[in-house]
Amino acid sequence: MSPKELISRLQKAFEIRDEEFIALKASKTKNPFEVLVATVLSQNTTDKNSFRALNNLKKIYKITPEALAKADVKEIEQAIRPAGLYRQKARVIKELAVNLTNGKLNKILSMDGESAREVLKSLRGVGPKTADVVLLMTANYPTFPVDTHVMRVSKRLGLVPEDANYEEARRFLMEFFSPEDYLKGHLLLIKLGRTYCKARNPKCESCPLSDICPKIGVRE
DNA sequence: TGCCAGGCCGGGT
DNA sequence: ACCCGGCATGGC
Repeated sequence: MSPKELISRLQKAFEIRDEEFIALKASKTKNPFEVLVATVLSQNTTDKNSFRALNNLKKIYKITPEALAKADVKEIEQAIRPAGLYRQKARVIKELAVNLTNGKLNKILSMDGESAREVLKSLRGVGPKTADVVLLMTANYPTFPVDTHVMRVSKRLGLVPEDANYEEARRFLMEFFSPEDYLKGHLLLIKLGRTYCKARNPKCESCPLSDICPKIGVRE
């Protein structure tokens, strides 16, 4: 199945309009630091819990490097507890804030894509997935973040080899989809993973891609 | 009720 | 270059 067809089928199945993707990206682009903080909070955490944590944090501090650089780590910890891993994340957020004052993040994001990616990954608490989300959402660099859902779903669908690691999976997905579809592809695969293609008890019977999924045995 | 959630790090091989 | 334990709350 072609990448375009895959996307249009998923988009239809989940009833998402193009404008929603556009609006989402527009809403993120203007505040990269907030995207970074939100993405750190989302690490290995459900979106509900990470939103709670971010909202708690917003009640106490402006989500800017300047405000959080002066913040008390203990206060950050208490605010973001619902996200789990909260001591690590609080320390990471504080350190990111300290290191990214004076518009440093915007400077990083204005570099060429791969350089920006490497610099982001060199920051504590920022791995490939977080770097890719920030780049995809806030920079003009089409990359394909691979989270746990994307990895699982891509392997089951046969878009990515079973034994692929992060970088390999990213490569395969970047080759399969065209750059203007990375955002859609990323979000739609996550949606598919959360809704049908779950780690446990996947709902293959009602899955919109069951007819083309090798895992369910109906062949290509 | 144990397992998973939009990971990452540090240490060990 | 991989592999693994640790980190931690909340939901099903």
